[in-house]
Amino acid sequence: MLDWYAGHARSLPWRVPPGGERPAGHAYRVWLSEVMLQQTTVAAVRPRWEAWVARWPTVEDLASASDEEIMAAWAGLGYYARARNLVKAARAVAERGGFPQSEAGLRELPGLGDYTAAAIAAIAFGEDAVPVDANVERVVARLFAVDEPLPKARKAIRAEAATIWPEGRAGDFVQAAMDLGATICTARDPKCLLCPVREHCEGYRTGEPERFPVKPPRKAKPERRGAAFWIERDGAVWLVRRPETGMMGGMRALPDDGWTARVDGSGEAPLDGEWEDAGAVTHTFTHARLTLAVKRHRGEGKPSGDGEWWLLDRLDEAGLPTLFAKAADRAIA
DNA sequence: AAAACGTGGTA
DNA sequence: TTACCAAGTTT
Repeated sequence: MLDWYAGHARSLPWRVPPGGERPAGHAYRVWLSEVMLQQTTVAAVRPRWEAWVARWPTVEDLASASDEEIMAAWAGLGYYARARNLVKAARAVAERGGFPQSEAGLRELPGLGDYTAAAIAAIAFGEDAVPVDANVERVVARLFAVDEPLPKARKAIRAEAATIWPEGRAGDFVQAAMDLGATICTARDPKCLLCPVREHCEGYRTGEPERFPVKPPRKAKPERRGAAFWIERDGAVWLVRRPETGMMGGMRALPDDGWTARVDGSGEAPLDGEWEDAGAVTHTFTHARLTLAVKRHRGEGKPSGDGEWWLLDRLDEAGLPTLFAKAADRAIA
C-alpha cells in the first residue's frame, strides 16, 4: 500500500506529498479539509478549501471572524452544523494557543468525532491512530470479506484495520487507503486488476468484491410541501436568520411557512396583501424530498419579526443555502 | 441506537 | 428519473 501510494498519491492542496515535511500551520489546513470532506466529495471541496485558506490563512484568523461571515462562507456545502462547530473549535484552539497534538485531545473539539480526530492525529501529527472512514471501511471489508452488514460490522472492521496498520506510517497509510478507495477500490465497479493488494484480498477471491461492505436497505424519503416568501422593496429582499438548531441552522434564508422534514408547512404568509405565485422548486435532502412553493410580494408593508433588507445586487453574498438560492432564482426569473 | 442533518455527481 | 454515494457527527 505504501509503495503504491508513493507512486499514485493524488495531488490535493491540503496534502503533503508522501514522505514530505509538514509545514507550520499544517494542522489547521488538515483539520479544515477533514471537516469539509465529511460526507462531501473532493471535487466539491477543493475550490471551497482554496478560497477558505486564502481568506483565513490561519486558525487565529478564522477565530477572529464573525459567526455571520463564516456561516455565509459555508453556504452551499451543506451539513451546516459543521460550520457552527468549526467556529467554536477555531476559537477554542486559538484560546489554548494551538491544536491539541493527540487524538484524545482533538476528540474533545466540537465537530471532531472518532474518524476526524484520528485522521488529524495521524496526518498532521504522525500519531499511530487508525482513522476509519468510508474508504477504509470499504477496503478493509473487502480485504477480509466481512459478511456482517453495516453498521454492526463497524467494530469488526475497525479491529481488522488495526491489524494491517503499519507503526510509524499511519498518516501515509490512511491517505493511501483513501486514495485506493477513491480510485481503485470504488463502491461501484472496483478496478481489481489495477489493485496493488489484490493478492491479499478475500473479497476479490469471492468473485464479487462489490458485495462488500454489506449494507442494509434504505428507507423511503417522505414527500414534504412548504412555501417560501420573496418580499421585495426598492431593489432589496427581506431575509431572516434561521434558528441555531435544526435544518440549515444559523443560515440566512427566505421566510417560510414552518415546513420541516417531518411536517408540511402551514401555507401562512408573514404579511397581508397580494401574493403572486412564482412557481415552485424541488429539493432533495438526505431524509426528505421537498416541493417548495415560492410566493412573491411587491406591495407595501414590512414583515413582522427579525430580519434585514438585503440588496438584490449583492444577493450572492448573502450566503443562502442551496434550497433558498434556488427559490431566489425562481422568484427573480 | 436510530434518526437528523445538505448537496452535487454518477450510472 | 431514481438511487446511490461522498474523508461523519450529534442527539
